[in-house]
Amino acid sequence: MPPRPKIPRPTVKRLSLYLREIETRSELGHKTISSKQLGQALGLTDAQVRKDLACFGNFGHPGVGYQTTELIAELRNILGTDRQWNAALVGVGNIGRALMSYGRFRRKGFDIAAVFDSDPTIVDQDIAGHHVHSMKDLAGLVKERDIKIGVVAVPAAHAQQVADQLIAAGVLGILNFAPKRLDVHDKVSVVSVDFSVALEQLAFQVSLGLVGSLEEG
Amino acid sequence: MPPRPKIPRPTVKRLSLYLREIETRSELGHKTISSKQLGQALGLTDAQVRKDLACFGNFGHPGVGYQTTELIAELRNILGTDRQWNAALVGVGNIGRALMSYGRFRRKGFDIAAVFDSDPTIVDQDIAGHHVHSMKDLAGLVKERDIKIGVVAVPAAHAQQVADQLIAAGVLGILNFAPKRLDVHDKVSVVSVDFSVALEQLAFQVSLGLVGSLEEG
DNA sequence: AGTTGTGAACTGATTCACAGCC
DNA sequence: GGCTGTGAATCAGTTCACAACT
Repeated sequence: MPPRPKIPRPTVKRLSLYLREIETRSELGHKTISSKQLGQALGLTDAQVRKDLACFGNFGHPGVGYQTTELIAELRNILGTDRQWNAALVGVGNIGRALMSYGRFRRKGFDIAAVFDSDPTIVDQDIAGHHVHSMKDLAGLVKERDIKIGVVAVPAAHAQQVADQLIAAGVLGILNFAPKRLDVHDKVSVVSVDFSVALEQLAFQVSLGLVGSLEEG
Repeated sequence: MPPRPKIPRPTVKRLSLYLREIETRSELGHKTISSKQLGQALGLTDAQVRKDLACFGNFGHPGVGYQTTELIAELRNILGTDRQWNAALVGVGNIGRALMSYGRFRRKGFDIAAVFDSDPTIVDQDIAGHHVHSMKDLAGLVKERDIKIGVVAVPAAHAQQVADQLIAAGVLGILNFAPKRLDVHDKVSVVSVDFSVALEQLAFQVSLGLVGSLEEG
């Protein structure tokens, strides 16, 4: 099974958008969708949509389009959201608290299986239904609860050391909310969500009177 | 004044990263920084850094590098974060509340000058030091308070209509947290922060055992 | 008719490599 | 020695255009 040719980075981002749009349409009763319809809804060309989907197999039916239920299943499988990922949240500040009560987290297959903070005044409290653990329990609980994902929601100054601890404990991926590039060894994936950059993008575009939109993750 | 050749989209994203790194180093007392140092810190080539910065002028000093204070001022000016932007926040749910107490918002020149929600049970309450206004006051307050930026933090189903109201009221840019593509007419900029996409990026990379990191905004 | 999948052409971005400067 | 700025070359991503299929 050698046919995994190449997957352009931008393609992976778009897969999420495809999935969301098709889920919406499927709920509205649509049985099929064409690359043209999908492209129009997302501001992309039909060729782009077809190229992206063709990276992973021939899901389309010439003359018909793509079957929504079939494509949803394929995309979930490709993206890995049909599996369940246990996650450790580190940092119970603004962002951490918002994430704890954020429904979509769980809906995408991520389960916050443990919460940590270094502030002794909140360690051992229960916040939004989660017990806050001390940082020194991190390694133990990550292994015990089969946690594969770390969520870094601490200030920039501590982000790297928290990431190091998570990786040492065995996580395979990190979702980083700190405004700081994380240096990680190979085999660990990092996705960063950076508000500062988003804000500055917007300031730049607005102050230049720039046209056009920019998807930001 | 024709010398505004072209600005690659990815360049704009990186400018934010440059600014952050240089600010950090400047605070540590560094007077200059070379493209090589900057690139190394951010995982980029030195040529990339120079090309990006050269889009906006010749800030560098051959043999020396870039002066930190000078470059910080230039970058802030380019990005527009040396100006002040009044923003309207729409939606006082999880994300909205987190944004209200999020310091970086203000530090990047964004001032939440008015907060709105459609839920009558929270309209007219004070939350995190902000009075929550009814949606029907939106147009009036946006004009009255010279608001140029709208922040959409409502469910996907209402995002487009909220964006339409903001634009009708006169905002020039929208920061969108709803998992939904916003259709906007020209002259209005949109930057979207999409957690679903970030989560799925991570699930994809981890389940593929993929190497490498991905900056996500 | 309508639609997919894909090689070819094109556009855009990154890297290379070096002239010019300190 | 070190460094910037930039044209040229390379690489990546997108769009085009059409054969194949329903």
